[in-house]
Amino acid sequence: MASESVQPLGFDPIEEAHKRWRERWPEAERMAAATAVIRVQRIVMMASERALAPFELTFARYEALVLLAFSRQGRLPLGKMGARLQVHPTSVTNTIDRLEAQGFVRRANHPNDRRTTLAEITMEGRAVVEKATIAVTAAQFGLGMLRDTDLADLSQILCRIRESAGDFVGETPPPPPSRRARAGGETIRSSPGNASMPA
Amino acid sequence: MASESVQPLGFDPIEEAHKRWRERWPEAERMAAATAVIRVQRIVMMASERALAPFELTFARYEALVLLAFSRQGRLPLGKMGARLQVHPTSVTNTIDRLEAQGFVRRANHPNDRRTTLAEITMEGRAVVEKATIAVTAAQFGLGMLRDTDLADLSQILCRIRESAGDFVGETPPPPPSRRARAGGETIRSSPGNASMPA
DNA sequence: ATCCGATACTCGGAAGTCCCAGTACTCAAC
DNA sequence: GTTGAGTACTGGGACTTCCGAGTATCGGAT
Repeated sequence: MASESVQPLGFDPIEEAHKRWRERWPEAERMAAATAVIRVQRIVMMASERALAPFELTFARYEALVLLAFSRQGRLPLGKMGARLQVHPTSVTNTIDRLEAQGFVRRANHPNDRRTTLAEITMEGRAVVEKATIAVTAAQFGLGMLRDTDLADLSQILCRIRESAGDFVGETPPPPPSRRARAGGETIRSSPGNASMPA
Repeated sequence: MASESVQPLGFDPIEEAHKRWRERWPEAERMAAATAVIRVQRIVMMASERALAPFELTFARYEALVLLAFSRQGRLPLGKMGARLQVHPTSVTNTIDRLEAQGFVRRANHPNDRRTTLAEITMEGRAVVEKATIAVTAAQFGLGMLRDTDLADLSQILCRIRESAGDFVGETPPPPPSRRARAGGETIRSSPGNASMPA
């Protein structure tokens, strides 16, 4: 799911595209930034997956495992995992299928809601997370060249993008709670009805 | 290849993971930045592909088409495209297969090197690039919330990552040109031997 | 007590990415 | 000239991501 770069160019291909773009179209700066984001995502992914490969884990599966390891009881409803990882429900199903086949996770029924499936991390899963984490932190997620200040700047800008894209709602105090109680299921409260597991 | 977000959380899931991570593992800042890059890549992709969908183009195919449109003669060897787009050769084959099936590109033989296949943009390809570009620039690549300064900062940091990852070699004057002339095929010169198309 | 819209997950398919392993071709060295 | 290492593309497989379309279940409204 990620690999070796092809070969180093003698120039920056994105900067090159940026110049050409500017000659005829608008938004050249955003084009360049967007392209760079896409490229850097692959760099991060490549570096991380190279570190994870010995454990038979991809980044997607590793992320899911970490999420479960962080949860109080080591288990979460698949839907909640999708919300936290910001991926489509079917991606979660797929990921859990594979982790389950590897023995790192097992599916369990939700005590109160039979629609819900819980993914529960196994002992093997916890063990592999620990080992894999050592490897992936040693690889620094492919970002070893960044100093603290750049890292902070980067995270801050990306956070702004994510918030603006609607990944989460910032400190905005409850806006006029118009319609019923917001379409999406369980957003914050673990209130009545759908009790669901803790977190 | 990109879609709607699931539902807005009441908190930043990456910041949440960052806190938990810091309690037990190192490199929490890089983990957060890496995760954010991955997430933002999807945001950019989603926004762009939503804009490109009416033209039956994905971002990957659109990028390839733009590259060809920028080239002098509207055609490039597949290998060179892979180098410019920074993707694996098989991905280029795949992309060109689809673009060819859509009639936006046609394959041609290289005049001097029969190993090489050229991808040549068609009239339809040029037409669709123009229209698709209007749509995708209007969508601002999903980065409409960023001001010029943030955009510049982001690009700069990402550029540093890309260079450091070996995507290209910066202003470094030719280091001891050790081995023969660098393993990778045609890096800069379009010199003797493999003439290859212009660019 | 029943019904019907929401919710949770799964299945099948499309698209992209990569890798490994071929096949075809080039070029330089022998 | 022939041979052989290197280069260019393609085929098949694995993986992830998404979407659309089910199926089961929940819960409030009737």
